[in-house]
Amino acid sequence: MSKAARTKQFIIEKTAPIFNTKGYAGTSINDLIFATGLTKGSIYGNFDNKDEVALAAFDYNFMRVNLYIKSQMETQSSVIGKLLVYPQTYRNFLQLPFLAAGCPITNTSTEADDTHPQLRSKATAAFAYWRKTLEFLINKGISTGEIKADLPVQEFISVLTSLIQGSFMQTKVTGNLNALYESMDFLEKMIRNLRA
Amino acid sequence: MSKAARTKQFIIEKTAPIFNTKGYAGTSINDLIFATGLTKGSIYGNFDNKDEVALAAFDYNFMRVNLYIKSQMETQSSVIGKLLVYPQTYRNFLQLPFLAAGCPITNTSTEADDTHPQLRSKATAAFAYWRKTLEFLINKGISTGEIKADLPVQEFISVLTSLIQGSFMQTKVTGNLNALYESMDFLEKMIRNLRA
DNA sequence: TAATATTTATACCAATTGGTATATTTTATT
DNA sequence: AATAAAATATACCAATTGGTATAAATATTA
Repeated sequence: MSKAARTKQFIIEKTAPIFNTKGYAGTSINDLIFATGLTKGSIYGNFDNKDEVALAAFDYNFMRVNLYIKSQMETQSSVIGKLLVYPQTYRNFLQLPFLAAGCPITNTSTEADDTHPQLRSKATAAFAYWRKTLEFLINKGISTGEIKADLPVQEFISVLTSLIQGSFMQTKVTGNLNALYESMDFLEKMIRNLRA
Repeated sequence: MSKAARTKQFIIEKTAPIFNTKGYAGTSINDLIFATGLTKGSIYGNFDNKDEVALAAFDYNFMRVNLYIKSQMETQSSVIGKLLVYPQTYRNFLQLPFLAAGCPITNTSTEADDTHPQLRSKATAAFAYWRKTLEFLINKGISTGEIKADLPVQEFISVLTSLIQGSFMQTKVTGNLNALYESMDFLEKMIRNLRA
């Protein structure tokens, strides 16, 4: 790994939380300078422009959430156990540094309107990946007989996602965790109810 | 109504959709000038600064959603009928000009971080009002025997809200309405299931 | 150690931001 | 029609935005 590659990685890691907190448009070059301790010249020596840093930071943020969920799922053998990782993860989101400022997909998609099409399409792709992962998992559970065969898979995925994203937002508005806990309680009951 | 009061109202009505679309920080004075067709002098003659326009616009946006839901509820006599107004309203949000750009509370709360405390507290208050309305309605249904007495009211409100907010966001990321329809289908079933 | 790659420091750029000032013209109100 | 209120046009302000240029200093790699 060359010096340049290391610095590039360093910039991404240091700025990714800022982008997720302040938004991708709301983060200025000066924020990047402050977060990294580097100079403008060094940042522009490693990235063409601010947008490239933002896009790389989004990828990094999304990857971290994904890796965490994947690793937690590996501790579970049953499909229902793996699905329960979602409510259990988001329930404790404040303890997870890459989620504390909010889900990167959620944050990006609410912000990235038509002013930032590249970022928007990244969020769309990440979201499609999220749904595919769930679909694959549930279908596996159905084929092995663990999960009810008559489950409306797409509706279930939509509801699960709405519960996570919506409750996340509620914690942000109210400043307390009640709605998150209540929504995750409900989601856990739903998941346990999937058993054939 | 004086000329000044009329212009003030005109500015609010014309700029409220812009604030809801581009965000309260992302809307510039030039956007306000363009949206109203007025000049900077006229806007600053009626408002002290941009923040005051933003706050008034939020109030206006929230009021419009509220008035619409209230008027739809008046066409329903049963509590369950009134509750069904929520999914039915959000299902067709694209046809409702004040909702097409997204729910003002959702949009504001995701954006208004610590950089805009006044707007944030407006969103918090609006959200508390939203929950209170639901709580009052459901408790009324319980006391008249229309709704199951053992319903966990707070959890139900959290889930209903998550489903609306979360599915809204999904439509924004994916660009299609599937997740919204599926989540609202589910919510309608939940509401019909409340019957004692 | 020498050649190369990377970072720094400093200065600069044009465009945009929110906001102010003021004289003049246009509207309302009485 | 006269007075007062409101809106316009124009110019200006300091601060911040993203971005560029470059010479000098510092690391890294062969």
